Amino acid sequence: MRVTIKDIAKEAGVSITTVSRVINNKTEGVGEETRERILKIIDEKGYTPNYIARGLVLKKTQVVGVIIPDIMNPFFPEIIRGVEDTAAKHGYNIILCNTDSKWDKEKEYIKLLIDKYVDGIIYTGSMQSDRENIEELMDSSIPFVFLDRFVHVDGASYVCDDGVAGMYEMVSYLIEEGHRNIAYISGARESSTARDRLEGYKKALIDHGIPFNPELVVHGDYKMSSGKLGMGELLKLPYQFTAVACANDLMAVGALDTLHEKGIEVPKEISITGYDDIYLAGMTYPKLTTMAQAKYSLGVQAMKLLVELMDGKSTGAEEIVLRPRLVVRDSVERRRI
Amino acid sequence: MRVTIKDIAKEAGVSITTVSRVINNKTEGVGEETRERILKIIDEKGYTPNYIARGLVLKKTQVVGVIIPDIMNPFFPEIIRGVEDTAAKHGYNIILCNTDSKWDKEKEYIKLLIDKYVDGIIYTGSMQSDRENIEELMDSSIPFVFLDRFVHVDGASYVCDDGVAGMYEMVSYLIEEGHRNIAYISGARESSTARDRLEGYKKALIDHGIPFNPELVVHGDYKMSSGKLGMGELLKLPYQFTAVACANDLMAVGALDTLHEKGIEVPKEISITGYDDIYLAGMTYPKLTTMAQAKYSLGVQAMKLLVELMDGKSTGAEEIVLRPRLVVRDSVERRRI
DNA sequence: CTGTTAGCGCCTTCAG
DNA sequence: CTGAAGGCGCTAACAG
Repeated sequence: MRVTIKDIAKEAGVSITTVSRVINNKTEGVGEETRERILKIIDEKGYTPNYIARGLVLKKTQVVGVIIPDIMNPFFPEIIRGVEDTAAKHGYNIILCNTDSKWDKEKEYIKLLIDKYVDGIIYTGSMQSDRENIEELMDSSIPFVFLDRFVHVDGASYVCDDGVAGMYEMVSYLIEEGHRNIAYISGARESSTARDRLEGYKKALIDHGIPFNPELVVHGDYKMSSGKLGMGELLKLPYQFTAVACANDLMAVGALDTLHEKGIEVPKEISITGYDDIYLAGMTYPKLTTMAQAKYSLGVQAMKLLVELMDGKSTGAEEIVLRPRLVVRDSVERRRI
Repeated sequence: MRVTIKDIAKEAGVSITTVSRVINNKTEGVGEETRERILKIIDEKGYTPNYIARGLVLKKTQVVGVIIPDIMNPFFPEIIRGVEDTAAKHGYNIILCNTDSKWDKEKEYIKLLIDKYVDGIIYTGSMQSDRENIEELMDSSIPFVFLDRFVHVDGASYVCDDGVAGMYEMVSYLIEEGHRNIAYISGARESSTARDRLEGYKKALIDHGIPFNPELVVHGDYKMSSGKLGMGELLKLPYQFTAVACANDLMAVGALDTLHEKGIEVPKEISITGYDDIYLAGMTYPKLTTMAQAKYSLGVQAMKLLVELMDGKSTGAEEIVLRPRLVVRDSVERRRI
């Protein structure tokens, strides 16, 4: 059987109240000698308080829920690591929930987490995470922060990547390297991040005096296979292009694959760029030039924000937007104009 | 405020015991009408039981702890997904803990998890996870299973990959493809999986009448950089070889990188093989021929075993060893003998 | 079929 | 400086 506060109290010949006081460092209310005696016994018996019992009265479990689409998506492990490290630093554990971006799974997990009395929730929802889920969260009065999703909900905090600025920088780089005809493989239309990046692409073009040709953009779904297909489509177009910007690395890898198959040399004939800088971007051939999202940092910031909310130090409605960083590797070749 | 069992009882004009009975589907002990009336009120008020309170009396939290080295290691996400899916299916949530294989971090997490009353633990420890940690686990009387670690502890269950058989198959394949001089990039000497795979390599050689030459094996640490370095070392050797078997995919990618740099063609001049089949294995150039560990399944099996233990349906000491599967892609070329 | 009573382990007034 | 008593929300004998 586990040692409880009662055992310690009996052993020390005091009441559990007194023991409770020393456990919780209530500076006043306990004599120095008593305190030390109790501390010694606690140490000897290896007593540590039971979080469940404590949680019941304090309504605090030191656990937060983290809801994401899928940990197998290479974009998430680093984020989760950032969250976990930060959580641990502040005395929290994380419960991981994979939803595959399914609305009903999200709903179920949110309920469960609330019932399990988590102290807070980090939520990377599906694109159309229905109002219902969000309202459930708001109603629960449990602090939460959106991660990697730009969501306008009154009083809700979020942290995400600046996709517009990021893709703008990427495409501008391509232009500076002498490219004029730049195709684009986008993410799904419903995805807010995909929309942002597409916007960055257009903007960069226009700002540099290059007309935007909608036919040069094809839509994928952020998966490798769609990049592969997308590249195939582009190749059939009656347009010339010297570079293809992809909305994420996975699709860029797919594009690379198609190019390898067709015997088209990268970057000699066509330059390719990615976005995210998942670790595999440095392992392809050629290595991918891409925009590095501050993934770990994204997780850290989200958790920090959540801690503030849980501590009541922030009242919500904070917005943190992280700028990605250009990583130049080998998939882009300079063109003479 | 959250609705509690008390609210429901009052509303229904019954005692909380009765409500508790219907919540827990105690078939007997409640009249049909009463039951329905209560059910209706529960539904209306949206009541769901508080797991913390329940946990306190039942000593059951429906949460399990999962301790791994690092979720950023591409080997783990799929495993974790298998664990989580299976856990969810059985009504459990998982608390994720990253230890970086640090002995003290593991220790801390184990303590914490015990204090938080998790119902079970899945443990992928460091190679030399000291006896102390394991004893702490055993003493706690919390069910646990080792994952991806072959550990001989009386009464402990584990599930892992058959590294000996796996690498044996890989190297045999190479031999069948006509290779006779096969170098090897191994994992760290302390790692049990690395030892197993190395053994499989030797055994395959010997069984096919090829002498084992220790100078043809270099030791890495499972990371890409060490594969890159290892390949460099091998190239300096005064020996000929037509193939290099790597103890995992990451190192194989590193080896590939060195070969690209030196302008040595793969698989034309040198064939390369990996192990694990992390998702990036299908994205390199050329695509890696490798042994696919049943990662998702590893997670599923571990969790299933844990559930059995928690349900008291198994008394421990189960051992599950999963066979990996050969995945032939493009990094090996047939040789004429 | 239903209610009463007693905790689970801990924290927190309120007395002494 | 310390202890007694009550309660967090729920389950589990034990009585009616």
